[in-house]
Amino acid sequence: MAKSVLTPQSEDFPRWYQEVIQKAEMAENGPVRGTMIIRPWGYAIWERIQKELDERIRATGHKNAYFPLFIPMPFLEREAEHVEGFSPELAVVTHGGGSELGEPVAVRPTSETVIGDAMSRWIQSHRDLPLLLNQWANVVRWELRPRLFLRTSEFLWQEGHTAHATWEDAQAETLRMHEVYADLMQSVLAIDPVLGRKTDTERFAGAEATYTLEALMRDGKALQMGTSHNLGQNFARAFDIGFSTPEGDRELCWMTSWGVSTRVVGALIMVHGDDRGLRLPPALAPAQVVVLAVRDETSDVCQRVSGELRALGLRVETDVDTHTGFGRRVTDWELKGVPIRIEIGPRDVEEDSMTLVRRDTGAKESVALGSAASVVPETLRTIQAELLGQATARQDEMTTDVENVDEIVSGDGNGFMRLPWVDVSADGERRLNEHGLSVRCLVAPEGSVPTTEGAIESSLAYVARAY
RNA sequence: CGGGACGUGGCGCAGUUUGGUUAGCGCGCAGCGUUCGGGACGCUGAGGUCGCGGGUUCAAAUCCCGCCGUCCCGACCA
Repeated sequence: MAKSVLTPQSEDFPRWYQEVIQKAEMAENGPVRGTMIIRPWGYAIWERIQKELDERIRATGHKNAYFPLFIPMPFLEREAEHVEGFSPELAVVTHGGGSELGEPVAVRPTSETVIGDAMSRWIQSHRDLPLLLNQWANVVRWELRPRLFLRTSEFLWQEGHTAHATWEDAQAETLRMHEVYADLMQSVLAIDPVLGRKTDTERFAGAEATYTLEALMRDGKALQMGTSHNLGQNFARAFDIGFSTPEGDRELCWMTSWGVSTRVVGALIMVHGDDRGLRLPPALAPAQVVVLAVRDETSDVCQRVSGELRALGLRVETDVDTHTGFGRRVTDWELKGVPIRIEIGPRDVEEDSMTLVRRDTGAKESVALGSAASVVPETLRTIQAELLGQATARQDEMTTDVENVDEIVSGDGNGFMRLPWVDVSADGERRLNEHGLSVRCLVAPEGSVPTTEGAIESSLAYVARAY
């Protein structure tokens, strides 16, 4: 057994996290504090997420567009709660073209305001509704304590913005996208987050209701993986986004917004990663299989097997860099989390076989050279399913029911602690915050998302330490 | 902004307390050879304004002053 490449998770989880990002060549710090250089391997993972999510966003009838990075300050100020929520982390440009600007402009922390301004012109009639837009963009929220992927001053995301004729339509949209996110997490990222509603203290600045997806990382801390907001008429009022009804009355639109960011890459690392590195779900992995030549003389066979697998539509890397030691290459691919490694050496070729190794379990088996096309896809499906199964089981194990806030505050603060929301309330929430804990979300007793006052009253609070 | 450190080849560090040869070490990098089924090894080699500016001194990475920058800990967020 070779000595471990990474600091074990059990020894120092934050250090493990940093090391795995560095050694898997995913990302590094940019020259300005809080910025991130996303390296090809990390970016390829993000692009996979983008592709999967973009397809789902289009499939639900949304169109992509692009709005400016710079936002006039007065825009942000129009919605009182919105500006208050974002002003501490706002980056403001004061100079341009060599001189001080008369009107400073903000670098977007999110785009509700610019998009709202445009929508107010684009929407005139009920026939213009619903208006379903999405944009892929970078945003800036100045961070004092940055962490790669989890919290950076600039990050990449997708933000959806929609306008509807009724509250019911907006609510349906909010919940629909919440579900789209859940599907992405489960079927692609192999993570099964808790779907719930944010308390008023954690609600998005300017929203009427915020719905969230919260997952537990391996160290027992929670991470918000996505949010979907019902904005009510708050922004419609601030930006005068109205429409004429069929009856000829003028009414304000009901709006939503929803987003998923590069932060989910952090979740992926911390949910599935182990002491050997990343473990990527096949649906997401930029390379699902790496075919590795043990010796130079087996390179041709490797190329052939890779070709067969690519013909099936699989993403395949071929590693015939025999100049580098075998062990070294094995370790590197494990760090990068490629789900299946196929090793082909002289011994395999002699027996007309190859060695197939699963990254998730480490299990090795010798299979016939000709069977790649049948064995590999099957194994990829198995890995995808088992990663989700493991992650879900671990999260369940780390979720405990508790009696009251005292019990939480006196405990070790690990995992989700669940109790009736009425037993927490605003006062209990403050106490939790003082102890570095927070109510991550509220879930209705039957497991659904609470949408009414009554459902909130009877809901369960999920409490955890959070990233 | 308050508290604690740190700045020396690409990266990680030693050397600074007590000034004194040619500023070392590990990793990485280049060449050659032997290796190759779980981070290989040997030999050879390249690579340094010791954060910046000033001062003290025969002599400064080392002492003094100033500046700059970075990291860690305390009030927000996807």
